[in-house]
Amino acid sequence: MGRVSQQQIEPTTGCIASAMSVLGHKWTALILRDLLVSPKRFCEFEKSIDNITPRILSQRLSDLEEQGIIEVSSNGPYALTQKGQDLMPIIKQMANWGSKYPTKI
Amino acid sequence: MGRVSQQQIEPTTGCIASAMSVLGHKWTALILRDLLVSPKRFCEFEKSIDNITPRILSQRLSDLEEQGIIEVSSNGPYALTQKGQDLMPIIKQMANWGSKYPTKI
DNA sequence: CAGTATCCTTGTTGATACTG
DNA sequence: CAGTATCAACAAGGATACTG
Repeated sequence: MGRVSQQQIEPTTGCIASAMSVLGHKWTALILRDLLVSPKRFCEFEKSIDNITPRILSQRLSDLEEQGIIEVSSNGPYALTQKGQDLMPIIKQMANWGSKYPTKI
Repeated sequence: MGRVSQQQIEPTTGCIASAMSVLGHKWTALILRDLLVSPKRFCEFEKSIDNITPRILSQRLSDLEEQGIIEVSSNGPYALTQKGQDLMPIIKQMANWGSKYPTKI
């Protein structure tokens, strides 16, 4: 049932859901954007991401670590794993689309 | 301040936020996936997207129409606009990543 | 510096029933 | 078929204060 092309886009419903479970939080894309440049410490995120509260930042960082997107040395900075780096094409496409169709506020 | 490459990825913070304001809802990616195949009617979504309630479906459809992602003829089916079709690369990248790193449930 | 603890507000979703 | 109305439940986010 259903067209084949649909299967090609989303073989199992979970694929997109999987990406969304990582990217579907308010500040995650911004955190990842920072990490694509270089590893960062807690206070560096606080400086570069305006208006994020320590509670939320901590929450996002924990989630991302649990999901294997980032890793942190004993008390070192946070860095992307390979899995995290592989998110880059998505982020770039989103930035692409977003700059073509900015939300007018 | 900051590295140049960061600017290249996300020139203005709003770019990614813009994409997320469209894709950041639970069922949106699935609705769009269906529309990438061909225009669909309300009941067709209800059949192909398991467990979505009419209220949520209606809400998503309205949002997407307001955002100019989809359009609907007088009482015809819903179809993607150009703006909506331009989301395809994002969806494909998400599906890509998601199939490489499926969420184990 | 690097977070954690509380508490509160809101957005989003879900269930169910109903209408033109 | 194509939705809307109502209400309840929950998750996410925000504000603020505090600690090792």
